[in-house]
Amino acid sequence: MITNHLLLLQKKGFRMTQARSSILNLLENTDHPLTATSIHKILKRIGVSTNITTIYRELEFLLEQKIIEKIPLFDTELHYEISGRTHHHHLMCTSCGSIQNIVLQSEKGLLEEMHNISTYDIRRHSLAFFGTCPDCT
Amino acid sequence: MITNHLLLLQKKGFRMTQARSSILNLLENTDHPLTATSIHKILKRIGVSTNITTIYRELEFLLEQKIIEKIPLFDTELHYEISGRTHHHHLMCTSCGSIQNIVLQSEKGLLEEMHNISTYDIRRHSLAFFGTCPDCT
DNA sequence: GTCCATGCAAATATTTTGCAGCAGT
DNA sequence: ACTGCTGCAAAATATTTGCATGGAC
Repeated sequence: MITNHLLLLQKKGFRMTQARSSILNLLENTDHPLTATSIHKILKRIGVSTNITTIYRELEFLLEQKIIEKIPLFDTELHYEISGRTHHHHLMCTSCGSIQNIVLQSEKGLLEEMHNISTYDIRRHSLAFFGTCPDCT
Repeated sequence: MITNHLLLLQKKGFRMTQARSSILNLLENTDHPLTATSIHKILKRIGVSTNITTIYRELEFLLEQKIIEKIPLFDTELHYEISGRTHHHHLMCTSCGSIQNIVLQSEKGLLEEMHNISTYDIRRHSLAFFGTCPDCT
């Protein structure tokens, strides 16, 4: 499947390779953040043999291109997801490790307050909730 | 310096060692999260020779005892800080890597909304802002 | 003396880098 | 053919574990 992101990259002179398109395709069709390892495993399962090094390199490349974003959660491993989606946050089950995206309406006041009290040039924020999911209770 | 945390641990039958008291003391007197490596370096600088393994083990121990908390930021390394402080969040400079604690008044609505839309048993949340600090601008 | 805590070495996990060869354009 | 991309191996970094010794009580 050829996505807009892929076409954009191609227009910029980058190549459309199997690794790139399958990693991008996977991230685009997944509704929660993935780690390098999980991407590797999923691709292997669906028959795409890609070296883990390539995954790391591709993730770094996609980060540079601002096509994906890094999500820090409570593991050592970093998670990644497609950027430019509806602004959202994360909800992680501390028992099974599953992660869910959530959209909140009420964060406006928070951002305003933040801009009022800080002299930083704030570019982004991350918000995550942790608890136990219904299945693990 | 002998802190309340240390006395509490002692009461529970754990020992008051130099590594434990200096790590605890450092975390208690630092107003931003630290990594295992940074703790190691600071202790070395002030003349406390402690193996990095001990630091990791002590951090794990203090986590179990709920005396400290794990803070996930955008690095690979995990940060830690004393728990039970005034509820606060973090502001990180993406240029120099410095981290500042911040207290916000306006997050109540956010938490209410979260509890309304989710069936998870939510126990905690983390909120971090990223941008450029005045010194790095 | 007991048993928790520590150091050292080594294992494991995560991420990065060098280099030669492969492949998209 | 050009040059970006990939695989493999190895390095670098972060974290964990085994075991014998040391130290707090």
